[in-house]
Amino acid sequence: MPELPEVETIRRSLTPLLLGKRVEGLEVYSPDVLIEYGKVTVLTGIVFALRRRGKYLMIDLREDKSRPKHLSTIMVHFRMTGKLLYKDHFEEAAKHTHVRFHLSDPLQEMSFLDFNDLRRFGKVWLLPPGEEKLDPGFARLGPEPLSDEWTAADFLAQIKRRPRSTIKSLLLNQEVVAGIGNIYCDEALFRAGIHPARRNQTLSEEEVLNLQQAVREVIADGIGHQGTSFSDYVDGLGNKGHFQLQLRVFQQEGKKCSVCGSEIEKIRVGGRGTHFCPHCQQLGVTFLEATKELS
DNA sequence: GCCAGCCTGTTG
DNA sequence: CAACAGGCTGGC
Repeated sequence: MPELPEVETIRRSLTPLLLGKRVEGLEVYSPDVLIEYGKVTVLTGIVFALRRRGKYLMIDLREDKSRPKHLSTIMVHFRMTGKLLYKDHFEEAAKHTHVRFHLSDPLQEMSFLDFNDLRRFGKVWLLPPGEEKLDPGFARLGPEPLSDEWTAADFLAQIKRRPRSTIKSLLLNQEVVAGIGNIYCDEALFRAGIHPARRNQTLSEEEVLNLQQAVREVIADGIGHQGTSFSDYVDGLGNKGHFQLQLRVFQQEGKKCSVCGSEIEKIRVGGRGTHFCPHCQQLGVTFLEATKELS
């Protein structure tokens, strides 16, 4: 399930392979996976940049060097099981490959970029330049967690705006901060010592600031370890990440907490599987709230 | 604000 | 064979 660190790893792995290559066209095996906005009828052009925003990856195309006009953008969201795989020689499209881009290079034989997605939740968009926001999900994205735009004041305001929702649901909301999924959410809450089912209004300012720092650290660590491959995530060359070795709570239920030795538990919060240490992450509801929950 | 549903392979 | 996995949308 590519989250921000996995998409960033895919971006970094594909960049040296794709820059300067010409996209000659595409084959679409599953039309429902491809979304076209605006007038991108003929998709050709030279790759000049790969960008990431939240969990979205963008591949920017321009015309040739003599005509440096930005032509269009290929945008991808991997959702649960999406993969973008580079092939330096022809091979039959694998099962669950929904879109294949044909790439050419004057010094090399034909190569391919396959969008493969077992569960078909992912999407590929063909967009005019600068029109990522045509996708409503992209348009609503909050700040990048590692950027200066995600300020303490901004995070505190978002917390205040949703007093009764749980902190877990808030962190997973892409409008609050972009790119966090279930893995890094649970890991950040553990590092901050905050129970995932805590109501936002019960968090102190200090806890909120600690949590923001924990999110930044866990996202940066995830990128540093080339993402998490506990099931089927791989980068653009099929390489696995290593962050699964650093996980403290995610999918660690029944194991001992690395800090206190208690057994890690798995519960459901907001309909999502949620992992935490019952000793390091206490609910700590106020008396007032506890009475409300009982009535 | 919650959660079913999308989809398919894996697990119990 | 049903339950489960998780990101996001949309219907309540």
